[in-house]
Amino acid sequence: MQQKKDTSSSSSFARDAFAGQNTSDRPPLVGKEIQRLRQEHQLTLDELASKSGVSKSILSQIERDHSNPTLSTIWRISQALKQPLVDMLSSGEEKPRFEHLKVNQTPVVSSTDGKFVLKILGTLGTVSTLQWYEFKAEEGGILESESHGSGSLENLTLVSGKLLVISGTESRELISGETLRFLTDSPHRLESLGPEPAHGFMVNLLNSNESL
Amino acid sequence: MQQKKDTSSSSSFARDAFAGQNTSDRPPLVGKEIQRLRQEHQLTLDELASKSGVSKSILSQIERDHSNPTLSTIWRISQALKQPLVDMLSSGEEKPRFEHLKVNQTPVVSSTDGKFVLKILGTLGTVSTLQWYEFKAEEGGILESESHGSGSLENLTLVSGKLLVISGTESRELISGETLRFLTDSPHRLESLGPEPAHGFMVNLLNSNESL
DNA sequence: AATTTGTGTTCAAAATAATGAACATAAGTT
DNA sequence: AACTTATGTTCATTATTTTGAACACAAATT
Repeated sequence: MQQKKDTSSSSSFARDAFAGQNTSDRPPLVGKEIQRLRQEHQLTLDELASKSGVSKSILSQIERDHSNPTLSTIWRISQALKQPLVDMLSSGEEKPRFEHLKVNQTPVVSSTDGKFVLKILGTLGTVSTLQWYEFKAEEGGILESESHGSGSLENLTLVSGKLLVISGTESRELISGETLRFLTDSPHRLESLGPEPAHGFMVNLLNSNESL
Repeated sequence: MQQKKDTSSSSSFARDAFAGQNTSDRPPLVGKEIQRLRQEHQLTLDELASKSGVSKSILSQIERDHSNPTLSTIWRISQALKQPLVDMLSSGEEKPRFEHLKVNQTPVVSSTDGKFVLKILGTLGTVSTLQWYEFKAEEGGILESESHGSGSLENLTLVSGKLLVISGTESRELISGETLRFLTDSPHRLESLGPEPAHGFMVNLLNSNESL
């Protein structure tokens, strides 16, 4: 009926259940991603263990894909790493999915009244289209953008000033030092609230085939 | 330390495993969503069981949130329901249209002497890995990096200050407002020349199939 | 070098998720 | 009604995750 778990008693999960690098049909391998995040946060296994409440031994095994973590375990880890659970899982899976690249609508970087200045620092067109900018906006400066296509993502870091971000029906207020990541599959708008000019950095992923 | 699972033998998972967690933050409850999807597909537990290879009894429990499913279990269910795993999990969770990183949530890496501070603003890991940072370095601050793997690229924009970049045998001096893009397939080094602190952004494209 | 400290891995034991069969219940059929 | 059929739940058992302690190893300190 269903695949019988192989009977080799105590062998490792990775070999048994998920043998081989998955091409298409295997549960996502979260190990590497978790390890990457942990190291990025400069945490040891012990530290992450106490932060997350997950024992260090199982963390070690999960990172090496020797265990098949429980939902609650994954969740506790994602919380400790301040990473949306979903992002953690989507790293390994969702790969090829043929995606027909349409003509890229370059985001309309229109500064309405000249108060909002956007500097394009670079682009990369390899994986999906990526662009990054520095922006400066004096009080009242507004940047309105159309949708960048489904799956598009904007990552905004405010170095100084105050910024109001509206996307769809939601909005957030950013203060200096904060970062906001949000979907740009609908029109959105940035507004410098002043009094000091807003200054920041933005990384946009356009038309990604990545399901967030 | 962590919540001790209560020993009452066969009581429900929802209460046992997640009890004591603060109210707003618990693992997503996927039960209702799975049930909804199953019914939407007009499947009985038996049918979903044979389609997914997950026993019907555990399906029943999962739907009622009486069990804490394993990653592979959730995945097999999501496959049978032709639903991206990620969507299934995010249903219960609030859809993070925004992800707002507060100042103290941004991972920070600093050099041993504390003079070079690197803030990790975000990462994307699909086919290749992308990371971006903000950095601040007072005079004399040095950041030394190993090779990021062949094909890796670093894009550096200096907002203020003066920065010396050495990669391989070459070096460049950057002044405020300038951008430098260079290969990081060998050890490299950034040094703030001062007198005012260097401040800037960095976007790195790392070669993926390189295990860190 | 010897010790300590830090970090990741492995081990036996305990907790619990997953299974298949039996059970409960309701809805159709004869 | 009695009998089947369909569907979901519970039960005992098995398989596996999770845990905490012990271990191995390397890096730093004495």
